[in-house]
Order: sequence, then structure tokens, then C-alpha cells
Amino acid sequence: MLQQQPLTGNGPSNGRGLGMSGHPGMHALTSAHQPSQHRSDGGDSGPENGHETRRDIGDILQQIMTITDQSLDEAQAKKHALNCHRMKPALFSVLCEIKEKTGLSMRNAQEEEPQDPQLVRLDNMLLAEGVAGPEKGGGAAAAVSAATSSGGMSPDSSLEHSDYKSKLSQIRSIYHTELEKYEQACTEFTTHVMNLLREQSRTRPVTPREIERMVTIIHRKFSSIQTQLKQSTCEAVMILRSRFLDARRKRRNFSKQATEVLNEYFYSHLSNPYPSEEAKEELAKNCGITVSQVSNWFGNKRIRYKKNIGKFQEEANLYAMKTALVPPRQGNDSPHTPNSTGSGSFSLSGSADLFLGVPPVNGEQSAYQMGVQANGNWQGRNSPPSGTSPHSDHSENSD
DNA sequence: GCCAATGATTGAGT
DNA sequence: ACTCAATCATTGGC
Repeated sequence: MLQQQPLTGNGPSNGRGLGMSGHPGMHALTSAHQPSQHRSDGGDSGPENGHETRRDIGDILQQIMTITDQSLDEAQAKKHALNCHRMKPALFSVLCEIKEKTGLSMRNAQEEEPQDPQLVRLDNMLLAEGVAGPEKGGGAAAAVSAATSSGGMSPDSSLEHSDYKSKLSQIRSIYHTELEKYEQACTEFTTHVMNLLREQSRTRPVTPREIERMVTIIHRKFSSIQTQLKQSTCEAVMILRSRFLDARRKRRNFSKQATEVLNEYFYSHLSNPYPSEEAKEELAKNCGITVSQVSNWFGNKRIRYKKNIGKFQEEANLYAMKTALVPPRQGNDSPHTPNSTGSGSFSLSGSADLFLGVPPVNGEQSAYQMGVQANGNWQGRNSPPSGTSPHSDHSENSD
């Protein structure tokens, strides 16, 4: 017990440190040892035994309270002494008891909360975009394939692709650098807190489970920062994608072959150029474009044809000649008839819509024009596109 | 650089 | 949901 001497000498009577008497919780304990001098031998005999004990505990608490006021060396020495104090186990058990009574346990601590759905979404997106996960750049490839599918076949856009890829990898590297920083900081902080708690567990009851819980809390705090990082990364990727994939900016003309296929269909169904869903799909397949591109094309074509029939006369003739020379297609390789026949087949031969006569004279309404009525509607087109077809598919312009 | 052609988008109408 | 009509934005020929 000799080693206690320097410690007890620093008791409340030495005039420094926090005024323990000011501490409400400490008052009862500290008030027990008014005399500044106390016995250090820890004698536990006689009627003074109770007073002795209280004084010892009071000393320990006093030291704990004043430890922050001391220099590092001083504090270290004191800490060591505290740990060796004979009353420490008693104080420890008291603290355990108090803790038990005050319910400072983790009974009501909610554990295992489900993973944040937003974070899951962000993770999935980053993974899909190739920002998170393995390097290979699957996201870039996916974006590229999406770009090509929406804008038709554009094999010559490797320049833009590489540009996209480099920008994406830039985002990726920034993301990973920042993520690493956060993870490092998180690990450091967690280790620090765990060490502190382990150290403290020598003087106060700290269960491993509580340490674990503290780690969880720290991780949760850090993960909110991480979520922010992921969110802004996602935003950056979205902006990049939208710029890169903006089909309007990166329009590519369809291939000659595709245009030919579409024109063939258009002019061979001039009286009712509204391909059915099936026909659109087939055309899309044949042309290497999407169904909506087929719809766009037909929409544009109808409008532009109607607006300036004269201009398209030559083209119409050309395709009329062409299709007249080609034997009627049968079977699966030709798109189904639009909403016209309902039989599910159509012929590309001139028998259906095409007029194979002499190109009309200026100002005169030609057989080609017959498809378009004066009111601006396609002749016979009086029903919704996906419904049944007008019956007059081939009645008006063949003679 | 100009300009027509052309694919895509948008808003209204059905 | 589909089409029309107007418009935008880009392409490609000159």
C-alpha cells in the first residue's frame, strides 16, 4: 500500500483539481473525509473501518475527477496507481450495480436495423455503372450498348465511347480515392474509440457488447457520409450518361439498307402506312433499329410525304419499280401487314398499293396521292393504329 | 458555312 | 397508346 502515498497526497485537500464538493453525486462520499490527512495503511479494524472505506473510495473518485487536469505523465502515473488501488474492485462493482439499476444497458437499444434501401439502390447503380465493383467497365459497355441500341447501329462512335470511358474512369478513381479515405478514417476512429473503451473498462464496467455497439454507431455515422459520396457519384454518372446518351445530340442516320427496307414498306403500303406492332418489330429487326425508331420513322415519313407529295414522287416510283420486280415474299421474312388485312401477311409486290404507271404531271393528283385524302388524313384511316385496319388497303390506287 | 435531309422530342388531340 | 404537327439538333453534301 505504499505506492498509494503519492496519490492520496493529491487529495481534495491539496487545493487543486475540481472541487469535488461541487459535484452533487460526489458529495456524500467526499463529505466523509473532512480531515485532509488520512491513513494509508488501510487498516480495517475497529469502528473506524466504515469511514476508512468511504475515504478510500472518495479518494479514488477524486482522482478520477481530477485526472484531466494533470499533465500526461502525471495522469499516466495516477492511472496506474488507480488500477492498483485496493479499493478499485469495490468501486468497480458499485459502478456495475449503479449501471444495472439505472438501466444503462442495451436492453432497449434497437439492433440490426435493416439496411437502408436508398443505400442499396445507390450501391446497385454504382455497380451497374461500373463505378463500384470490378474494374472491367461493364457499366461503360452497358451504356455503350444502350447508346447503340437507341441510336441505331453506330459502330464508328468509338471516339465518343473512349471519351465516355475516360470520364467514367475519372469518376471511378475519384470515388475510390474518397471511399478509401473515409474507410481509413472510419477504421482509425473506431480503433481509437475501442482502445479508449478497453482502457476505460478497467475502471468502469464496459462489456464487449457495448464496445461492439459503439462500433456500430460509429459505422452508422460514417456510412451516412459514405452515402453522400455515393449519391454525388451517382449524380455525376447520370449527368455523364445523359450527355453521352442524348440521342438527339448524337443522331446517326440509319444505314442505307435500313432506309430502303423502311421505304419499301412505306410505299408498298402507301394507302395505309401504319405498320402493326408485329410489323414494326419485324422492320426493327430487319433494320437493326428499335421499334420506337421505326415508329418515329413512319411518323416523320407520313408527315413529310403528305406535306410534299410531289417531292416524293420519284422515290415512290423507284420503289414501285423495285417492288414490282421482286417476286412476292412469302412466309416469315417479311413484316406482317399493318392494321390492314388482318390476315397477318402482306405482299411487297405491286399488287397491293403501288401504282406502276407514269409519274403524274405537276399539279395533278397522282395515284400515289390517292392515299392521302384532301382532309389530310390517310384514306380509309379511321381507326386507331393498333386496332383493325381500314378495309380499303388496296382499293384506291391500283388500276 | 450554308442548307436540305433526317432522326428525335414535345405537346395536343383522339 | 398512338398519331399528328411543329420543332429541335445533328448529319452530310455542296
